[in-house]
Amino acid sequence: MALRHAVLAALLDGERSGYQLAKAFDVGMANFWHALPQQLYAELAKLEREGLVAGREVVQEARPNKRLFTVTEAGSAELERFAATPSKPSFIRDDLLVKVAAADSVDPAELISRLDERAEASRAKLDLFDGLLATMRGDLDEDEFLARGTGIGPYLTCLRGRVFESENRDWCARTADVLRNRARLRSE
Amino acid sequence: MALRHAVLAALLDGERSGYQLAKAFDVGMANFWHALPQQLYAELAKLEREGLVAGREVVQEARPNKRLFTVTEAGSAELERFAATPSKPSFIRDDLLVKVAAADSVDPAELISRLDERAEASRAKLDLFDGLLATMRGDLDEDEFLARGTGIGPYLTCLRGRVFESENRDWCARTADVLRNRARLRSE
DNA sequence: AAGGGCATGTAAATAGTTACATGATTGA
DNA sequence: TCAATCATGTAACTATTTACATGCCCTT
Repeated sequence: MALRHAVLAALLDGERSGYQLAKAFDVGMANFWHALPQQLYAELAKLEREGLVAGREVVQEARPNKRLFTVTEAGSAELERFAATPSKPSFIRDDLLVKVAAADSVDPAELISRLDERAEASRAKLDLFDGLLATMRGDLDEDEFLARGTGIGPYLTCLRGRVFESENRDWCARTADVLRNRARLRSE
Repeated sequence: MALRHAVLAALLDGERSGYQLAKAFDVGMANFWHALPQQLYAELAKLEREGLVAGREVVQEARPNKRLFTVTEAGSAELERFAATPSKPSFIRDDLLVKVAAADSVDPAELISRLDERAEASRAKLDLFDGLLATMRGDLDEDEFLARGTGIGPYLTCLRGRVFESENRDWCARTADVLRNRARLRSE
């Protein structure tokens, strides 16, 4: 049950609307937790009922009104409690890996296409992360920022996401090469 | 809806019981899909009703009887169709990353403990993967096996899992260092 | 005039986790 | 004798995804 904690963590940066959270859970946060808008609106409502976040209505003219949420004292305490809890082992849950696991019985040409698509997507995400990291760092270099900067939590998780995507890209390229090479050998 | 496909892929190696699958989904397969025994028994029953796998009863003396499942023609076709489908982007879903995202508001000592625990677990899993890979390879070296061996699907996914755990271990160590360093700076 | 962004949800279906249930055999 | 391994499930609950719904403003 960690979506609630992911929402609380995302709210530490400052107050956010459900809509803003939905975007955060589609880029930065999405490295380690993904959620659709519906789920976030539902979770915010539940957290508010339980007193872990507090919402305030902001009336707007040119746009629909919105509600901005902040973590309460009780919310901070809950995060603290959660951080002291042992973590379950993590795992990748990936369609593409399921397909590669079936490599011996499935059309290699299709598999290679999927791998190329994913490599491309990973490259794009890498660029996105590099941009996010540079923004968070400001004018400090990385060591300086990590030693004395503020808001290192999101920076550290983004670093994990960056490496993950970089390994994704490399593995896809290497795996596609292996499959292409086997296809070549078979046709000789 | 990829558990069904993960089960089909796991069954390509040869016939397996629900119990054997449960073990596979706790080690090898677990790099990219995790499932509890209950889920597997339920999924096997559903796949059998749909004709994608076929089960046969094996009567045993010293142990309870079991049912061994094989992929049918229809099952192979379904896997083939699935492999041709575009893959959703993958992501890590990790409690520990949620905790680190909250690093700025949470007790660093607790975080460091969680990171050390995870680094240790990753080291153990790395050893496990190295063993699995060596077994799959047999006496061939890696390049030879990847070029001409049989059953490379599971090998390739295991390679992905190996790198993932290795990056997990490194990131945990580096992140714990960053947190320890900041604690030291603050206390000076 | 069409498409995208802002902003919030409800309802239904599928997937995954937790708790419970049973019972024999084998090795420490 | 205690714990682990083999072997299979049911029931209840929680989490996630998919489909649907609304409506205004701004830019192209």
